[in-house]
Amino acid sequence: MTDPKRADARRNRDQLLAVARESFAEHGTATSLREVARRAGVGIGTLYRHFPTREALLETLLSDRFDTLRQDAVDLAGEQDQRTALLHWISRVAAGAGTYRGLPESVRTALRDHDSRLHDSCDAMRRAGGDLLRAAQRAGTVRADATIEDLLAAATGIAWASENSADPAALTARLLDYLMHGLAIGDR
Amino acid sequence: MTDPKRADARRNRDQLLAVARESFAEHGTATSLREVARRAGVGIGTLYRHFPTREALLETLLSDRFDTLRQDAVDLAGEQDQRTALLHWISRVAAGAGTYRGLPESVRTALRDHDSRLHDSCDAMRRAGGDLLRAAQRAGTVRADATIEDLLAAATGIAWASENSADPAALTARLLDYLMHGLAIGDR
DNA sequence: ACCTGAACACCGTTCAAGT
DNA sequence: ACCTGAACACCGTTCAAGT
Repeated sequence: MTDPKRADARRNRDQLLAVARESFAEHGTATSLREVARRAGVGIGTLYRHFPTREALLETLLSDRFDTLRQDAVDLAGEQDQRTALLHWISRVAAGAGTYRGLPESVRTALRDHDSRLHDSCDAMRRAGGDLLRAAQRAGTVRADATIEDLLAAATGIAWASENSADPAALTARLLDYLMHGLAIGDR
Repeated sequence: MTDPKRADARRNRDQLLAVARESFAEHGTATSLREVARRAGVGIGTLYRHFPTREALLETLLSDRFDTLRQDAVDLAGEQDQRTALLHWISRVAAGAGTYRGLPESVRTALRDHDSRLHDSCDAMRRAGGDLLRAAQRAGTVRADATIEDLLAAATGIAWASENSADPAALTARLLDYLMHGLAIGDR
């Protein structure tokens, strides 16, 4: 599925992904798959052959995102101010989840569903984020009772709350600010 | 639309509302309207005659909710501890928005859409909640830069984040706790 | 090895025909 | 004044027939 052998199949797959990316961006994750196939110039059956579910299509488009976020967490672990590092990371998670309309919903599912094909990269990201959180907790600047699961749920919820708002980025920033104040210990 | 004159029409309307309430509770707000009509024992056209859109049906089922929340805010305004009063109120908003799967989405829309038929009761609720917020801000126990719009967005987002989780009420409670810590000034 | 599109089972919504 | 359900235009998904 990941790497078709025939050249025409590879072309179809690439074309489908390109069109899907555009369609998701334009109409959100609920965009018509028939329409995607049409615009990609392939039969609907071809779409289903390459991507058996809508989630599979989305997963392929987003597979590198979780890896990037994991790497971000690792990089940020070197920062002086652990709490700020955590804030930066959570902001990126929220921004990533807000890329497409409907995407927060998919991310919420991926985070919970152990059978998701994204589960591995999702889990790796969660672990790296957890390390970041624990570092800040050890430094005594973030509440000890906070969990990475709660933080990811909050970030996803913030991305969702900002969907379709007048100024999504601004609303996300304000809600993240509340969240981080809520997590903070000490100077504020 | 609100009060049909013929007895059979009133019966149909009541029956549709009863079935819709069940269906929304069981399958979420995206439940099949055809199925609702079928289970109510009426033609699909009858459903559309009484409720021209899915939102109209939902609005009728929820119209008293916003009024109740408004009244809650008025009642809570008498409390000693203004911050706790605000917390209680926001908790009720979140709980209300989490009643059905998909409801947070409708509430998000209603809060933003000035053309919604719920807009008036929605606005009344917002104003009452705003009074509660400002009282706490005047008391100096809640951040002065917080807005009622942000709080409602946060509460709706928390309800959404808790949908389908293992223990929705517990997750909602934890996220509300972060939010309220984030809003708090002074002792924590 | 892969593509195609008809076929099936569903939708939401409208509207002419009824009572 | 209200009800009905066929009709229309869409879906997602599967699968037999092709190349």
